[in-house]
Amino acid sequence: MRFSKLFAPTTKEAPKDAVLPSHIYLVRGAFIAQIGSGIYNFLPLGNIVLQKIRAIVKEELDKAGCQEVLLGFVTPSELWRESGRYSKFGKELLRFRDRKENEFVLGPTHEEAMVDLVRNRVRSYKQLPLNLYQINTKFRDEARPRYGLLRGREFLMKDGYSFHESVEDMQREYALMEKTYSTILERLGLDFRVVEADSGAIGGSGSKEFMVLADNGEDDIVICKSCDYAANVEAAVAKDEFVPDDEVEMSSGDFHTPDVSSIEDLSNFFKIGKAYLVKAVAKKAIYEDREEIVIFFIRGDRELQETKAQNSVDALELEDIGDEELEKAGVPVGFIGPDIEGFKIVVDETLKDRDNLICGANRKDYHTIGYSFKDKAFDFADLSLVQAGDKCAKCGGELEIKKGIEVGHIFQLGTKYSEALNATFLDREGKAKPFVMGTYGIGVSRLVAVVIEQHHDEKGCIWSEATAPFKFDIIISNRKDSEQLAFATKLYEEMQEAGLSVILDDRDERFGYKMGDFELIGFSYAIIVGKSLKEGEVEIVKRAGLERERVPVNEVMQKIREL
RNA sequence: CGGAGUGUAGCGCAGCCUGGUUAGCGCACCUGGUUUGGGACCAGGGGGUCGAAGGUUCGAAUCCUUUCACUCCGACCA
Repeated sequence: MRFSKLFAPTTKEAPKDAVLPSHIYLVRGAFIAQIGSGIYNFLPLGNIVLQKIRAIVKEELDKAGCQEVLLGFVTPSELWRESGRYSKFGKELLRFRDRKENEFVLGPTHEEAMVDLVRNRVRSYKQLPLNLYQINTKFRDEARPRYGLLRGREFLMKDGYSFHESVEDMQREYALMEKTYSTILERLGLDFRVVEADSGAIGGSGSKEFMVLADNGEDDIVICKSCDYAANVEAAVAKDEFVPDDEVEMSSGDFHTPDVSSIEDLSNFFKIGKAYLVKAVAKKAIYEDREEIVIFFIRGDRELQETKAQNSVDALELEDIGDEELEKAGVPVGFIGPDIEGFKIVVDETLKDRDNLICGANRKDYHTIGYSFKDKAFDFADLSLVQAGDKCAKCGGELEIKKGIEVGHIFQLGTKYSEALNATFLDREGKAKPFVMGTYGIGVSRLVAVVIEQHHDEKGCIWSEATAPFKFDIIISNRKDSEQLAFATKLYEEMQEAGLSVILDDRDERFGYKMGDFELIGFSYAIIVGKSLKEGEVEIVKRAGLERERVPVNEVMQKIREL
């Protein structure tokens, strides 16, 4: 490729609203261009990178025995009604009608479509297992697209679905996919963790996320410093080392505590550790057909983890409620205790069987001391947010919290969709059984941004070997210098013939301009053909680190082959 | 979805409050010349239905109404 012919309108200025390095450099470097909210065009450079990543994903999946298919981006709504997700998926699902008033959706994920493809075509256990995937455009009408390619509405995703005759076989495939995904991310040069995850809207019995570590990540992940335990904070558990002190003795009864309602104040007021206090958090739980106030109780030294709380009451969503609304509903704000009546209650596990506690007395300005959970029949569940410094449940080591970007998610799906869509096969006994399924996703276009999020400097992109749009960038310092032009052109042709990935910057621009583009776009190496040519040398610059090395012209080809 | 903003040349912005000939600046672009190892300089030039629709007015980028788009904070989210 000659740079003079490449459609790569790089810019010196960043888009005004871009804050993340990946967003800024991908736009400035002419990889992508926004066309609508959360919708991006890929320019030649961006498309080269995207296709390279796509190819790696495909290669590893094919190696693992998966088969690529391509499903319609537009899906009849009928299928979504059948699975019950038409109403549940919410506004993220973009719906529309055709000229005949038939309803369609733009596929945000393709469980329904894939099950439909397989049902009635795979009839016997002899045809199993089967793992089908596609790398296709997805559309999710996100409430708030942002961060460039990291959270778009339209994006390229690899989604795979496997079909099995048993849970055991599905779990075998699940493990294989974990390994395959790890290989893909390793090939892309990413620092990532496989973490235990919440299964969210997709459902199923177990799932793991692939998190690329990045300071700008939107997810909090819990990582053990001593063993391999890692989990999304939504699913993380910690070992609770708190042991109540036998010395603590409380009389029982209500105590007048005017204007003392926060945990901080209570702890000071009673001169006692927060772990002896019971914290109440009220939320509004939203269900498909109703909403209700739920009160969660956790130990005073812990925070409520909202996803866990939501799962504990099986709600679609949890919303915050204002004090005013709570009071209207009869909740004694600031003085709520577990014995409150008329509301759904869930209590954190760490409070089970505890006594000598202080909690709200369910009337204004009073707290109950000496409260005991012993022999009480509450719904207990893990509701606690794991925090940095907590101890690992697996090995007792110290846990830390890091930021991550989710690039993949694998699910042990079970029969959720095969049952809903009545997709069955005949087992060894000739009985019809629903397929046991797994589902696996990788955000391909998101990976483009993630690579940069993890690999950049103050000048621009630093693509990994596997993702660089071109490996070598031959820079002609001054193309009016006929020697430079001739040598660079000859080198370019030689390298092309040798099958190397090379671009020749033959533009009539100044040296600084071309170097700037090299650094911004992030080719792996620049080969500068300039002043030093008179001394029989060229300069090779490695993008990562920007180290320079002078190489005699007759050794250039050999040197390049070694890189 | 709640809150807050912004739409003027390809990009970044000024002008609007206080209406008045021809709508301006920087970058980018075109032509010519000089330059050529860190995003050059000089001279000349092209490019706008001022987001859209309606209204007020002798006169609207500017005031009013409606609408669309985009962005930010939050809620939410492979």
